Amino acid sequence: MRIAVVPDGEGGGRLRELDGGAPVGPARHVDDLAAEVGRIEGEAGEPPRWIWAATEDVYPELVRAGVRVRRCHDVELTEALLLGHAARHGEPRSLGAAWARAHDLAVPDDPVRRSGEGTTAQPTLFEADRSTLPPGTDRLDALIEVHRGQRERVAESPDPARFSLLVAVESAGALAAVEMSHDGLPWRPDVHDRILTEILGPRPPAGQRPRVLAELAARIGEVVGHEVNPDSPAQVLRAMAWVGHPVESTRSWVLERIDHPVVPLLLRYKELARLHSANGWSWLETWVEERRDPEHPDGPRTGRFRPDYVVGGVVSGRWATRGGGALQIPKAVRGAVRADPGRLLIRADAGQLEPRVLAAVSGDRALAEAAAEEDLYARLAAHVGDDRERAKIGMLSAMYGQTSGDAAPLLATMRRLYPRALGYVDAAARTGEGGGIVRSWLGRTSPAPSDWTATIARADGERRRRAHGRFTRNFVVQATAAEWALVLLASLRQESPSMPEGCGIVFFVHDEVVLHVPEELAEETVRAIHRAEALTRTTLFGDTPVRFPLDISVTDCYAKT
DNA sequence: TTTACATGCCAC
DNA sequence: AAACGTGGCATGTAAA
Repeated sequence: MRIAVVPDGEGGGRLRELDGGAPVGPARHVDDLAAEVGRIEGEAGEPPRWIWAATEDVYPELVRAGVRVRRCHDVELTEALLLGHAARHGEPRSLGAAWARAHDLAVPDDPVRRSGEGTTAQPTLFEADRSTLPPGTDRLDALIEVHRGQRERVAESPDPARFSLLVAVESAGALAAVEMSHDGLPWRPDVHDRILTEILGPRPPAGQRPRVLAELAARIGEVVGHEVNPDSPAQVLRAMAWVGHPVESTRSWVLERIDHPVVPLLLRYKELARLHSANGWSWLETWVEERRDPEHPDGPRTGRFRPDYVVGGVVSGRWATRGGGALQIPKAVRGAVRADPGRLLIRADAGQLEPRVLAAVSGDRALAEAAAEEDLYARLAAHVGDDRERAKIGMLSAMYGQTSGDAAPLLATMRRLYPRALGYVDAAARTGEGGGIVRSWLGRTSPAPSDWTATIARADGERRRRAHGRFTRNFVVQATAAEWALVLLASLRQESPSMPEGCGIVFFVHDEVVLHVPEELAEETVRAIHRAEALTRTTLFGDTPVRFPLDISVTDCYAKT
């Protein structure tokens, strides 16, 4: 059963049941939308699929009201997938835009969503109309009409089964994203502060350098012979020339090659300055919401970091985030991620995901045989007769399109041993070099290069052609890996035991998920993760011999994994 | 003063 | 080992 739903902006909303794409029965209005959705979700039998304009606009309010849904169809995300498939990347994707296109009307721009929207604690009462429909349009009718059109477009795609799976898991990902932002990653501000103080010295007044950074800057000045601002690449360039070691840039890997006493000081400064500016005290104040656990009022201060995920925000289908840098939490501060009292963190990450994906999609028997192992690279090394590290470099080179360095002979060996796998990425690269588009396993489509004829006619045309070839080469693997992760998230939502408020999947980054669970549910949750992995593999690739082993750890602290 | 771009490093 | 794929973001610098 599908149910189209449109919030009214006052806590209520209108609903209408659908059979396939067509409405059955009348539209009806309810005063308390969350209560009604919760009631229907509680009914026995096949769960409904909720049809709505945008999960990130509709679902946060439901979650805040304590309601979770199992399935949805996100019209906006689906529209983006369909537009991409039709080589129309970047066109507006909102419900209103899709409706306008269907009616040959002027297509409105997409609304801009600011950082933090949808994750803030303040109820927004189903945020006013974000669908950009013209005034006077019946939003429910428009939603139903656009949804029906999308179903038809999916059915007309080259592989409707795969594309509709893509639509379903993209939508499930949107549900998971809202839930993760709501529950938040448990983050101890006191521990974070202790980590910073140990490394940088005590918190300085705003705008000043922490003690350790100030000392390093002073010593750099002494060694060079005059004051240098290590934060200024231009000053560092001049300083290096002044001490007799001119460099083309101040990148750390360039400086590392220079034998001069100022270099270790500069490298140390860069490392610590990065920590201070990106994840220091001001980050902590901005992004970690302090809270007291009502059940443990005398316990340690706890907090929550709530990433604001942008589902499908990367062309490859990976997620992006708005604000807070959730996808780049440095290892140095992961010790601040601590389970609440009585709870545990379960981290599951997919090892060597991309070469395994390549083995599965290409159908290369030799690579699949290696990918049936726990350590794919070790088996690869045995195949190519080299050490594990170099075998790994060779594989990554094939997927990233690296040609320089000593990867070339290794690549030749791999072309011979894994002809279908290498052929798969090589073909994608050739398509890209010709300005073409490629698709992931489920049909996510790479954006076509704009003004290709003009681009390749330019002086650096050849360089750009090859760069686009590297992009499409990587796209077919990275985008399919992102699909694997989406299916895993969807499977995990389905398989996980029900959790108390604040628990569940709390963090996701490319090939890794973190769950925050009551101690007594940890074992059951680990079993659910294994079921989800198996389900993911068969859903995507059927009876492939390729395995996707998950490294699962159960701890009280993210840094211990 | 604001804006746009360049630089550099973090993550996967 | 070298600088190759996807991003976010802070900071410095120059242009507007």
